[in-house]
Amino acid sequence: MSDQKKQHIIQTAITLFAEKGYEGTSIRDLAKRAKVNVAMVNYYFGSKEKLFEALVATRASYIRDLLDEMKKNTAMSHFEKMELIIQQYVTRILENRAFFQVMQQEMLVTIRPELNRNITDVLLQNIDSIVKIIQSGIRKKEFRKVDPQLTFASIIGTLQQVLMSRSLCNRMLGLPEKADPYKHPKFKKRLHNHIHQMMQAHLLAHQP
Amino acid sequence: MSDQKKQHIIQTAITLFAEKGYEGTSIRDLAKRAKVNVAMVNYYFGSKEKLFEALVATRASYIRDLLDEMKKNTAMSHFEKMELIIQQYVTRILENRAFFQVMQQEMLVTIRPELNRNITDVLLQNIDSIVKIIQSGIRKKEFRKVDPQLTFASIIGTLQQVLMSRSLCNRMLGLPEKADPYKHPKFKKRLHNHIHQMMQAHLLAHQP
DNA sequence: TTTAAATTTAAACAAATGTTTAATTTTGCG
DNA sequence: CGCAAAATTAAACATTTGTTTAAATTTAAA
Repeated sequence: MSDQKKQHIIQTAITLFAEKGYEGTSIRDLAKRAKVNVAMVNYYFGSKEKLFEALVATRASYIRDLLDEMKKNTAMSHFEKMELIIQQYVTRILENRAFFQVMQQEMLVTIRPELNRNITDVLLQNIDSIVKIIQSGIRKKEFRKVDPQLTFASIIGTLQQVLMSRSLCNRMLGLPEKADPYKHPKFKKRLHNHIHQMMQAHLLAHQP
Repeated sequence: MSDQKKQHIIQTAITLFAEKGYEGTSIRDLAKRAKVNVAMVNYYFGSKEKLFEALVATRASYIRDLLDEMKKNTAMSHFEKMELIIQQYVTRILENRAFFQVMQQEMLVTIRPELNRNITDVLLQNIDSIVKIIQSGIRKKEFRKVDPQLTFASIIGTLQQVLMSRSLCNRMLGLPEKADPYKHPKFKKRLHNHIHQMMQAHLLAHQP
C-alpha cells in the first residue's frame, strides 16, 4: 500500500541526490519533487540520513548476484568471465547512472563514517570476487602478471570518469551541450569497446 | 601583506571542502579551522561561491604548463611523452589529493552551471593536448588504433577511483583502517607501475 | 603624532534547514 | 455504520546557514 510511496520517495531521492548532491538536496526539495508532504520523509524513514541508507540498501545487492552466480560457473574461461563483468558493469552503470553518482559522491565525503563503512563493505565484497577471478587467471597463465586490485580500479574508474561530466562527453562526441550522451547507443558501444580492448591487451598473456 | 591570509584561507578551504564537500562545509567551519573571523571570508572573497572560484583559479593552470612545454619537444617519442604525463599525473594528484577531490566532487554536481563550465573548459584544454599526442602516435603507427579520449579517461579514472576511498585502499594494501595509504611510497610506485604497464600493453603497436 | 584607510571583530540578520507537533483526513476492519 | 489505526497535512520548532552591519582595532602615510 504505502510501500509504493516509499519506493517513489527513494527513486525521487536518487535522481535528486545525483543532481544536487546529498547536502545540496533539502527535504523540501525532495518532498516537492516527489509530490508528498515534507513530514512524510521523516514519517517513513525517520531522518534524512536513514533515507540515504535505505537508498543504498535498495540497490546494493545488485551486481553481487551476478558475481555469486559466476563463481559456480566452470565452463567459462577467465577472460570470458571478465568480458561478462565488463559488459554488465557498463550496462548497469549507464542505466543507473544517477544512483552510481550519488554513491560515488558520498564515498568521497568522509563525514559519515558508519555510512561510508557500509558502502565500502558492499563494494569490497564485489572487488574481492573479481580480484579472485583475475588472480586465478594469472595462476593459470591465461593472464599476464597484472595488479588485480588496480585493474579493477581501472575498469570502474574509466566508467566513473566518463559519467562525471555530461558536458565533457557531449563535446567529446560532438553532441549539443544539453544532450544526454549516456543514452546514445553509439556511446555505450564505444565505451564498451574501449574497456574491452584495453583489458584484452592488458590481461591476456597470449594476444589473439 | 594580507595576500598570505587569503592564501591561508584558500588552503584551509581546499582541505575542508575535500573532507566534507562544498555544501557540507560552512563558512563558520572554515573560519574556525583557518582561525579567522567569519566575516573575513566574505570580506576577502565576496561570497562562498567566489571563494570556490578563487580556489579553482589558484590551481587550474598547473598541468597546463607541462603540456604546453611538451608540445614543443620533438626529441621524445610519443610513448615517452605518455610516460611523462602518467608520471606527472600520478605525482601531482597524489600530492594534491584534497584539491583534486574537491574539483571532482563539484564536477559531479550540476547545480552551478557557470562554475562547472569554467572547470570543464580548463580540463578540456588538457584533454585536447593529450588526445592530440595519442592521435599523432596512432598516425605514426607507434600506437595501436585506440580510443584517444577514453584512453585518457582510463588514466584519470584509475587515479580518481583509487583516491575515492581511503579505507578501501587501506584494506587493499593491508594497512590499518586509519592510515593514509597515499603517502605510502610503495603505493605510489604500485599505482604508477600499474598505469604504466596497462598503457604500454594498450598503446604500443609493437610490444617490447 | 595625527588621521584616514584597511583590517578585524562581535553581533545581528534574514533565509533555509531537518525535525516535530498536533490536528485532520483516509483507510480498513468489526 | 462506527471507530481505531494509519496516513497525511499545515504549522511551528530550534538550528544552522551565508551574509551584512557597525563598531573597534590596526596599519601606514603625512
